[in-house]
Amino acid sequence: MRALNVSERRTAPPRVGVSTVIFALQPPAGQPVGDAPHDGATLWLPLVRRTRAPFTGRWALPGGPLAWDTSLEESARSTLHEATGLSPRYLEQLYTFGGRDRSATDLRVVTVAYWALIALADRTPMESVENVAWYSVDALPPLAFDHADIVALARRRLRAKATYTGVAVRFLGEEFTLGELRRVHDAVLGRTSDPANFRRRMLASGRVEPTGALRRDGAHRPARCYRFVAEPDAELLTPAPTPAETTERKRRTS
Amino acid sequence: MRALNVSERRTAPPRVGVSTVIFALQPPAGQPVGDAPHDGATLWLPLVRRTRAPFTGRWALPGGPLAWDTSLEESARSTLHEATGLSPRYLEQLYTFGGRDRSATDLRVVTVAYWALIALADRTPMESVENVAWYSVDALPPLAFDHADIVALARRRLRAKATYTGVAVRFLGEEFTLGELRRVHDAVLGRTSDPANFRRRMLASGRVEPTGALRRDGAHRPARCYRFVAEPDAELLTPAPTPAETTERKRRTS
DNA sequence: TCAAAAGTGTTCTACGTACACCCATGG
DNA sequence: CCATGGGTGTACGTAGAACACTTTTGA
Repeated sequence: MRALNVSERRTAPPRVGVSTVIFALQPPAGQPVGDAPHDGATLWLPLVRRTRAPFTGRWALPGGPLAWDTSLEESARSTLHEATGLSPRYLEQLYTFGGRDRSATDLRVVTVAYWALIALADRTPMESVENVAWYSVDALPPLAFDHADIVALARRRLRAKATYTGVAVRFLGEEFTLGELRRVHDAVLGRTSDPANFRRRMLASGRVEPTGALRRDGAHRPARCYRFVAEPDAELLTPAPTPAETTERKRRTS
Repeated sequence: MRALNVSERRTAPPRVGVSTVIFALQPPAGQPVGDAPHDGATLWLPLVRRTRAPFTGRWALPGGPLAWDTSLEESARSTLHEATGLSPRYLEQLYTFGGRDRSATDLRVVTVAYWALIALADRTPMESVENVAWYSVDALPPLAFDHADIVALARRRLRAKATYTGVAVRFLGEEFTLGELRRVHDAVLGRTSDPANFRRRMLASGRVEPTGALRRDGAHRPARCYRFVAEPDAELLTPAPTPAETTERKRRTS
């Protein structure tokens, strides 16, 4: 296919891109840059430095154009793998951004955003990837395009979903203690919950079951280990967001 | 721009389409086709008969390709207007469908689906639109592409959102009684709720406030009228779906 | 023996459900 | 005067929050 000239690009049909917000509890051995907040309870994500216009040199979400022979989810998985060397423990479509002027180029791009969780245990020896760096979500650099909005929406969605499903467990390995799980939940939701009540709620939910193993890791009683059990049905009851309202909060009347 | 030949179309970058699932409580004066279920408590939506391959003659969701100078939401609104002559009382992005083979043509299309609610009161005198018919969601004809999946997902989303937000009120006019609102909720959720408890929950939620007006419409005590009040924050806490799955349930807990 | 996290038990409250019952109206 | 929905009152059950308390470990 012939390349398009400038005026053709401006009125050409919008192309499709896929970008992914990849959350982890800690940065891998790569080169983290943004300094972590002091309390340390923060999430991390990988960014890619752009090497082409527009926004050359800026950091952006891992992603790229959708190939003709690739599904949306496949595209998200493959860019995730390229950026981290890993497979996601959780992957879900987030929202599709299609504003007229978001591309800042002549060729308009509609971006289908995904969000993913990866587990600490999956931190296989990963050679640092070219042009990829990990940042704390609480100390992000300026991002290209509207990627800051995408990250903000992904954080909201993660928080929301963590409150009524067991997604947060995807940050952990196969086997975990309820203390670990509670700390993950607290990190994601930015609160601190009562260990006793958290334990009861978790067990009552039927989402975890004991493996029988014990784990001892400090000057205190060893903890029973649990494994995750498939969600009953949960994540089907999904709603949806209005990502435009990053500043606005409420409306509705007419 | 030159038209593409067959082999070029097969490997060309995917194009973007926008389709909308438009829910109403009753069909307008147009030509409803699918017979309503006997109980009558069902939702309705407009479909468009395809006039071109593929799926010529089949019914499909209102929609079309995304123009270079139109945002996704604008596109959804305009096709909604074309199909119904109305503006939506509620409009929200649903999900983006991008499977490799869903288009059934050489040129691959990624469809951004929206869902919308329109109000009875908005049923302005609408001349019937060419090639548009209204069907009960419980008696849909065979649909083109994967549009049946899209409708199914939209129904799930509507139900889910109706259980924890006030969206259902968008089916009604500016002023309504709690009995009307309850019947709408029951129709959407497919259940029957206790009038007394529904009233209390609704009032306690702060989503409605009395207008002072009364409405009398039968051999019984007149009902107070209410108007909708902006949602507190609600819809920000949005999750997301796994459209592949068709089952559903209710759940929550943490 | 002490600090710290695991784990159990108990109480209190909020909220939804079930259901009895009164109110106002048109026929 | 009665059927019908609007509207109020009340009792019960369940789930989460608060918090006291016991258990088991490493140092």
